[in-house]
Amino acid sequence: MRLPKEFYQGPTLAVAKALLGKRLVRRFPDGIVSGWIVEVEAYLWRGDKACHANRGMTKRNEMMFGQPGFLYVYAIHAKHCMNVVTEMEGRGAAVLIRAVEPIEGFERMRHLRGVDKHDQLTNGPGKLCSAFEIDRRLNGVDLTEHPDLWIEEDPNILQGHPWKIHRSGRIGIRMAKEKLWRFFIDGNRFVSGRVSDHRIPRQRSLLDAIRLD
DNA sequence: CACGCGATTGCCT
DNA sequence: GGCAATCGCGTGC
Repeated sequence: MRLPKEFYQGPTLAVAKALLGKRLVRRFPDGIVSGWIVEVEAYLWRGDKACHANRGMTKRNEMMFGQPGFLYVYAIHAKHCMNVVTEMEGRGAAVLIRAVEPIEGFERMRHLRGVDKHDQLTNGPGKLCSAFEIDRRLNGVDLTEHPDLWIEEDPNILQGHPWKIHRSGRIGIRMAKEKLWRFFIDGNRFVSGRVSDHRIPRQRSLLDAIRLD
């Protein structure tokens, strides 16, 4: 149940929150890697000094101005970050995927990341791109059509949200730190950031939440 | 064409 | 909590 283009056409803040609990899927010739999205940040097309699109189109950010549901991948500090374009073509708004909870493909993730600790596989924007082998080659692909990369509704999670969404300032930026446009599943083990940034300990997983249902 | 930095990560104290 | 590594891109000369 891949998310359709209409899903991404909503207001960026609403799309950001709605992406929590959705399933990011990457297909390889010999297997699948997937994970539930547990942390995102919204970057708005107007009034957002931290948004890459804020100063107009450049070679780096041109995909941000593409159609909703397209992927915007860029490199920062020699690592990759993945965003999904929102709203409408020409605007330059997107949601950064900051963390996922691994579902399938643990062994491949460990190999691609070069680490063994399960909690460290996908708890950050650069880490999850490594674990899913997402790099600039995928910049500009259509997540609503691409055969090997998409975001889908998880039927196990569809009935109500068995978790609490928390919001905070965005991480790692200089500009517009006061905007509370980071959203994450409260207490999830795979959310990024330092212990002191969190209201409650990160010890739960979505797997637990689903079992409770 | 040189320079500086960042929506990061991992190692150090 | 601090800080260095790392590199593609934006900016300005």
